Amino acid sequence: MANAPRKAETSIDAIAADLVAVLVAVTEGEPKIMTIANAAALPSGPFQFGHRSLQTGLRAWVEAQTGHPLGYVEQLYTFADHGRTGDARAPHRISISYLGLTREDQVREGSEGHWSGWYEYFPWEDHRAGPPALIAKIVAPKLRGWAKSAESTSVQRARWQRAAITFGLDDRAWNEELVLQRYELLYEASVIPEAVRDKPAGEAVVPGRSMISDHRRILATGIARLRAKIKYRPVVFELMPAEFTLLQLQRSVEALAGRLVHKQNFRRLIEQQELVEETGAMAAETVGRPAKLFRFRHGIVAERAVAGTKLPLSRS
Amino acid sequence: MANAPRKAETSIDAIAADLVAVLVAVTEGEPKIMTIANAAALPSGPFQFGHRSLQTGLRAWVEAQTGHPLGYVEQLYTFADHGRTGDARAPHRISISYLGLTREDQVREGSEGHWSGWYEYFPWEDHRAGPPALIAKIVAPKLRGWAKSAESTSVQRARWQRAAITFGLDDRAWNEELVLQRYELLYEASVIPEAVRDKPAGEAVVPGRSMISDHRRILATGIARLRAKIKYRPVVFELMPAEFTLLQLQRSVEALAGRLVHKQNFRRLIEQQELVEETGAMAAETVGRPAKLFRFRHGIVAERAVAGTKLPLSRS
DNA sequence: TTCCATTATGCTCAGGATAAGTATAACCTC
DNA sequence: GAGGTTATACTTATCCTGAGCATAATGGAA
Repeated sequence: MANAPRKAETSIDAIAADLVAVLVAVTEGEPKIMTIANAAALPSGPFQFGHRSLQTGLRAWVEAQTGHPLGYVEQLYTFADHGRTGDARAPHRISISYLGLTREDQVREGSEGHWSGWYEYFPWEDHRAGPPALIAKIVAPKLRGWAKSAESTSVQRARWQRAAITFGLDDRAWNEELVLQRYELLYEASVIPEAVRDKPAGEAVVPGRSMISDHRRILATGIARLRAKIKYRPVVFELMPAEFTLLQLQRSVEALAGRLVHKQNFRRLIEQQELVEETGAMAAETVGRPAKLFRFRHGIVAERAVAGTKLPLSRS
Repeated sequence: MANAPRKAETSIDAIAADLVAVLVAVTEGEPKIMTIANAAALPSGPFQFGHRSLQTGLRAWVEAQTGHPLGYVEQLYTFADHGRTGDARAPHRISISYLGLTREDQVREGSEGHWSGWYEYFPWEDHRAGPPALIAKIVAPKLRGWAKSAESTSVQRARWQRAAITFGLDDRAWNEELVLQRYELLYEASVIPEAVRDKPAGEAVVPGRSMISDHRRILATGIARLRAKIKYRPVVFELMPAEFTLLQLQRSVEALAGRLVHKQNFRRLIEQQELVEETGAMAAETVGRPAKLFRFRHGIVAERAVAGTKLPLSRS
């Protein structure tokens, strides 16, 4: 390949780009994602001439398909779905994915949009009530089988080590951020429908709703990013109503992280960081002692140098 | 906009995609980036039909243009350079950027590639010898002027607050990760050449070499990502030779972070994390007491659950 | 009314991690 | 052997974190 010009003059290598949205909300302690096509796809559409930017294109598609306006948005990842779709000779099509955070509001009637619980797609990711039974009962045995099916013993060991690390087996700690790694592992082990869609062999056995194309993979990317981000950026508040109790805030964090946190320590961290302020009002219609209502201090983000939200999600 | 089909059948919205590489090396305590076109551009080229994936396309371009093979690679960001280039009606062109880490080796003779120190492009980012004089002498006054030029006093205050936070003015702490925010701020304030390239007004005054198109912005993104990542992932070792002393390792980290770290604490952290092991040999040809040579323990990455590298870069 | 379940909130305490400094060792050049 | 330079071992004070105890409000059941 000779020294090529830095920019192709008028590129003959035209491709198509899709914009895909992982739109997240948390309602009553359950994380939801916006889906279309009977909960089998994420909102998405091609990047078109008319779009002034990638984000405006994305917003247009999401609003058209779901009737839901897009609030906070950040880019996730760009990939050419290729080996995945199989047709190696087809013109290139790349997907540019985004993570969006909102509140679950009224979805326009008659629209295709639908909020789905994200743990329907990843039942092994919810550890709020301890490790889900299906990990020990289904996932681990299947991964053990996959490891054993390798030729050499060194590959067998490497496979099982990888499985144990990502799924917290053999007394290893569960790491809630490895969402994508776990999905990729299940894909490679051919124990989810997406993996056997192309290759005819194998049988999908691990429970969990799948999606078209790469969408469940994109969703895994979004969840992983969000679980990592809530630990050092105050993004949870994008998912909260204007006023909330500290327990509601905690439940939202736990819903996203898929694990429980120590209540008193959680409150201490939130309060000492001055991320919230009391509204003066109290929560109504609750069981137990009424809680103070808080609101997010938007000012703090500007005041501090990119305020870090610490959450007690490090160890344990 | 009616409910559109989820995937355009055969998209008429063809676009072109460029692959851009921020290829980093550290030599003798100085961070370098691979450049072409007389150090005014990053290696890049269009994503073509022949490329099997985005990464293979990138590797092909970098090797063709610089003769340097690509090692560790991770995706940075995808954007449509648009408002930036001005031609709002031109067909869409998106850039997909990557961060690559290697060692500075022999660049093939006659190739266009050249290693440039990255602080030539961002002289305000090197705080290893304290805050650079040009911040107080040039950057701060210019940003003050930009803030004052706003209409309302509230905007004036907001502008100056932003400047103070990103550049650590008014006794605020310097945050080395805000590389992109600082660049964006200088761009908005029209005090760098890129900003006045389109708009004829203004005069570029802040020192620092600029690049074609969005390339300096992409470089800022890469530096920011790397500065963030060395704190929690063992990526520094991608930049080190097979054997190194702890001081060399420290100097590399400091070069990337643009700030000094406490020597004894640095060693303690590195050693207690078992990221390195002694080779048994000692460093030759040095001043002072000879240091032990270490090598990176590749095994540790697999052993631990995505081993976190802690570095003493948090406070201070 | 009392007791209990439930949630809110204040406080303590031990262990670990971190920043920063002191002290000593090993090598070189002059 | 004095002085510069780097390596390496300890010490200390502080802060952070995880974990638990205790008490305060509230509503409903006994």
